[in-house]
Amino acid sequence: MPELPEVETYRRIFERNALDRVITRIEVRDARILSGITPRTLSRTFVAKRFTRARRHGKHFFAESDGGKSLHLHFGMTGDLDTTPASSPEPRFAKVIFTFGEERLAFLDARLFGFCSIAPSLESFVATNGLGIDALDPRLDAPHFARIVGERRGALKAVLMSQEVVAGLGNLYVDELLFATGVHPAAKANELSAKKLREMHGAMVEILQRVIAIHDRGADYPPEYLISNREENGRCPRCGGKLARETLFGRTTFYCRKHQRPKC
DNA sequence: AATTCCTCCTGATAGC
DNA sequence: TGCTATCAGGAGGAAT
Repeated sequence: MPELPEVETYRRIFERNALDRVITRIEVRDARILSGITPRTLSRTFVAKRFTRARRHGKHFFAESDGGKSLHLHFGMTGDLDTTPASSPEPRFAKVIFTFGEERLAFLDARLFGFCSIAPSLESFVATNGLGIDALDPRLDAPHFARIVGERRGALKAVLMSQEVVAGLGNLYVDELLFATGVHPAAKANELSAKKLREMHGAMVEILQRVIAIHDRGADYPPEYLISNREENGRCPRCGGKLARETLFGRTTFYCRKHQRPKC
């Protein structure tokens, strides 16, 4: 499920394959993927234009065009990008297809939890929708993180999942982060020590950047990551104990009862 | 402010 | 082999 590292990977794919090329055609295969626009609007806005810059905020992707408007994609849970020549068979689950002469970029989404839309700009969308600072924004340093997370009274899992506090983390990497820092998912954010919160910031940046690099190389997750052991009867990569698997705050949550404590 | 529940949607998987 | 039931989950909205 695309969280910040995956969307960053899509951004890079888009950058390499779809920038500075004249958009010759846009085809919508399933209009339910569109949010607030029609296929006609999409074509009128972008055909004969070029995408000039690919950006990301949290899990949201924006491609600026030389027409002024930005393409806005959200990948939901099964969103994906495919770049194959326009002459090759259309990929499975293609919902919107951008053609640049002989080249093609397809926005795929098997389950339609993602969407394709048009935004005036990344900044306007972020402001209008109350998204928090991006998890990898250089302005988000440890004290800043400790302040905005530590003032929340909710459970850490819920607070970290909330895109209004910090944008970009989802179910998998929140679990990974809590595992890495030894914090129980239900621990209250405002009850963590400032020290632990600062440590959590460091771990968050480390995990996100490392996963982006892993995706870039096409590598596997490290075996010591929780995510590599995220399965029924999975074992804690630190102590070998059986991992807990519970639904917490509406999400399947894996954690180690031994290492992850409510009070830190 | 926080939390819980519900809905959207359908491929993959498990069970029979 | 083939059918069916269940699960997964980001985000937004309603209700509490």
